[in-house]
Amino acid sequence: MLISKDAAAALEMRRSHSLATLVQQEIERLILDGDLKAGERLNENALAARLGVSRGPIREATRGLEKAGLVKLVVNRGAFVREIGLAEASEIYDLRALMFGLACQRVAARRDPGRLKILLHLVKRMDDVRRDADASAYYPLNLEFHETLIGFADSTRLAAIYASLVKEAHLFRRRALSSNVNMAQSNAEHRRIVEAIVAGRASQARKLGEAHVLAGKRRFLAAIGGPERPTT
Amino acid sequence: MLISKDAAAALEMRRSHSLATLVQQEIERLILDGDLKAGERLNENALAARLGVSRGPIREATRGLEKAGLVKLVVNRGAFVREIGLAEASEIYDLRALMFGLACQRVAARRDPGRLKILLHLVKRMDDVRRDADASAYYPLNLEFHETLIGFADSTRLAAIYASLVKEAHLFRRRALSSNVNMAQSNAEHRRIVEAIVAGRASQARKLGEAHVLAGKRRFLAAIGGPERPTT
DNA sequence: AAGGTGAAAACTGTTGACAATCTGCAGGGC
DNA sequence: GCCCTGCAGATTGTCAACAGTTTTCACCTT
Repeated sequence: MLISKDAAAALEMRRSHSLATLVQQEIERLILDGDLKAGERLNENALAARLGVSRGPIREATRGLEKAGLVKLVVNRGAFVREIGLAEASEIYDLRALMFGLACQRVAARRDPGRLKILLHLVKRMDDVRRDADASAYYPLNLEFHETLIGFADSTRLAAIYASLVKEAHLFRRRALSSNVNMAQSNAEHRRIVEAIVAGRASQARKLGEAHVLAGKRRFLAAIGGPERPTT
Repeated sequence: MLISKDAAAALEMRRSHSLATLVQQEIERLILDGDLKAGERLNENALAARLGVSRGPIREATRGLEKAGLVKLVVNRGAFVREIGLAEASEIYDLRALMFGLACQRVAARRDPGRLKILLHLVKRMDDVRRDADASAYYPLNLEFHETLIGFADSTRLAAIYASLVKEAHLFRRRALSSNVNMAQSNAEHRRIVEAIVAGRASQARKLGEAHVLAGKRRFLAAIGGPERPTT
């Protein structure tokens, strides 16, 4: 190896991510961590000083965040952190359900053996931590399962939209949604989805995938919205 | 009226659209009209000179176009007009079908009388021009019908994604797709969709809406792709 | 003649400064 | 006392210049 691994990583970082991209990721983190609260205005000068760059990259980053749905841009007034209400959160769940269902369908239509093995393995690992009632271990696995399946759909556009929706969903006022998932039921749904995929039943896989996300939506609404009627 | 209509329009233009937004629309037009060909690089200096602005707004505009999927950005090399292949075009149809289906479902679930009237009127107008075999009049009406229905779904995110997909689809190499639509069949599908909506049959409306776009996809593939097997 | 090398040109990334716009507040008119 | 007008501060929109990288091409080596 000609250069150290760290140096190579740093170079690769510089090669793929321009400064504006790094700034965007940082602001994204600030927003999702709650350091920048909903409705708050993003002061370009303050951010530039805080991140040690000029206002140019900050501006590019905020434009990117607008397209991602994290901030709202008002001409001559700047960028404001978006606040997502219950109705919008519900819509986002609906859209995510569509995307996930389509992904399941596409994966079932292709049925790549190596990929099926990976999905089965993920379900198995989730079953393991479920038996230990380890919710903190279940959450990242659950996330990985969904993202892996989306990736296996081999559609960059689908993956991009799905990622955008997931980010946007995190804007909802409270994100105490990871703790109270019913691991047993959730993973049972996972298993049925993967079984349908393995069997090549594409349209059933789609239905199950969609229903899985919509079930998550119902649990979410029940936990957060309280006395809310299902909108769909 | 205090000021002339033109002046009011100009002011409203300046109020809602910053220079970068106008530049983005102009570059968008250049791309979709084919003045900027697929794979071609966008020269910031040349565009700035051509549009009479500085490079700043050009850069912001290209970043916006990247998020819209019209160009691909490469660090230190610039922006390139994206070229869309058959597979991607097919994926975009699939996603559009999902969006349109969901929109139909939502409109059917709400059933606003005024809106239903507008949809029925559009179908009627399309039937009129269909009888005259006036394809050039049918195309914009067809577009208006779809956009109106999407708008009636009352989901900004859904509308945004749909608009983005439509724009992206226009990147496909040939867009001789407007001429050879089967107006009779297309509008028969429209009518069935609206009927399902009027009847409040939400899930049926969704199925019909989705099938309508997928039928368009099949016609498109048959006309363009030639001996292509259906991918889904 | 083919391939590699290095400098120059072209271009993008970034910065700091200037112009235009908005917000807040004080002062005057009704 | 309340509302409108106008100035001051702050902030965004735009621009032109500088720095770093990529590409091009002439030149040299083999």
